[in-house]
Amino acid sequence: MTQLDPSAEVDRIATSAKLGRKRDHTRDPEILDAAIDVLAENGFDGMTIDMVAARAKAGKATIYRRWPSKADLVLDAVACMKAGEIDFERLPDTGTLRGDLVAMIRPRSIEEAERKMRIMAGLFGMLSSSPELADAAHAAIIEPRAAVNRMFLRRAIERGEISRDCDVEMLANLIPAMAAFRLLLERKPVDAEFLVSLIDGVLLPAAGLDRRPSA
Amino acid sequence: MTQLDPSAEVDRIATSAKLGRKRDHTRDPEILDAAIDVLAENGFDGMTIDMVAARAKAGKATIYRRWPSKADLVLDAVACMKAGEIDFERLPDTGTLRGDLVAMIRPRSIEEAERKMRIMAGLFGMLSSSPELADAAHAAIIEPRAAVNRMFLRRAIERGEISRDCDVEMLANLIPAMAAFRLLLERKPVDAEFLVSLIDGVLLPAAGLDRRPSA
DNA sequence: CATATCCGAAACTGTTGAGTCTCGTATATA
DNA sequence: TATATACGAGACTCAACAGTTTCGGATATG
Repeated sequence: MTQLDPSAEVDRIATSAKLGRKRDHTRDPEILDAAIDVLAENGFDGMTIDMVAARAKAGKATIYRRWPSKADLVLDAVACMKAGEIDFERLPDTGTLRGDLVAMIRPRSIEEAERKMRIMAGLFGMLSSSPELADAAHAAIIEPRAAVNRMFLRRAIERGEISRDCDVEMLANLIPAMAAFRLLLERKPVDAEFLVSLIDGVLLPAAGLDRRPSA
Repeated sequence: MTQLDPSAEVDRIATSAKLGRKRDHTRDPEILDAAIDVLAENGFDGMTIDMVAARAKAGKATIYRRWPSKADLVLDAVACMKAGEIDFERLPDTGTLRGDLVAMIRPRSIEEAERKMRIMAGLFGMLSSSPELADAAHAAIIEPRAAVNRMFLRRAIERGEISRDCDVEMLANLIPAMAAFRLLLERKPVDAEFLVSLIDGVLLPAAGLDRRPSA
């Protein structure tokens, strides 16, 4: 790309081809993490490359050596956002749908969900203009949550706990959708009380299970 | 953008042919409408005052004579957003909760909801930094939709159709939340089929009504 | 030490857009 | 006609930020 001096350019190409020197790029993870942090705090438009560089204690040039533009950096950061990925091996398996769902209500997972929602909110402006980013965001942020619920529901169907006719896709999205709505649009906290009300008052009845006896 | 040329085309007379436009003392409504349009299409950060001025066929100075800043303009535009306000006199009253809810599914109201969601999406970046704007957006965009559902639910309770114990607040937000999630995060269309599935498969069962016999 | 690459810091360029200002014109009122 | 005002058009200033370039220091290798 950058040509400072013809002879130097030729020299660089020759050496790099001969030695095949390792492309370090060892700072990538720190930079991507910093990008996600800044994005979550400021949104796409409010985020600057200088902020990312400062947070990662990296030089701006280092970032531009690796990613051609801010948009590419954000796309990569979202796509690589494996931090807090769900470990399917350690998911609860309590024997009842309600047990599984309630077991997922932990400060840790709530916090994680809040963070992801904030990242998503920061991306809203870009989603319409960048389908690539929209897909990456969906895969990294929305899909993992729904997948867990889907698994719980399928398991409940297999064991005959709930009806085979119930709309698994709809129900798998129910908790994420209501949580996102409450957090982003209503700006109210998504706490255990809310989630239990949602599970007992909406999800389980819709899955064909009666309200719990207490009522 | 603008070329600095001493002997520029200052002497353009093209505009002099314009017809005598009636000068209302206030161009406020046109400007506010234009602001909402531009906001819905570009989001807060993507919207420029020049765009608003062009759309309203107004001068930039006219806008700044009325509102001290872009943020004030947007806040006012959202707060004054009465366009498409729900007419409570003409709401359906079919005698059943399902009838009322299904009667609300019309191209007109879906279109209106999509528009509001797009405006909301454009505001996301600002919501965290401006509580005033967040309140205005909530009151103008979210609350009216929920209020209608709340009324339907209360009416159904009064006539003994559904249980008095059901969570009216939660259920009133169910359709808006699922629609917003589907539209903004999943980027899928919110059509009649989706809404009917949601009503029959989730809302009515959660309200204590059985699934419809068809199954 | 010699050589080569990578990196952080920071100066720099170019563009964009918020907010200001001026001016010519249309309208209203007297 | 004279005067005052509101407006559209658009030039202007200024700051922020994307992206580029330079440079000096660190590190690695022989």
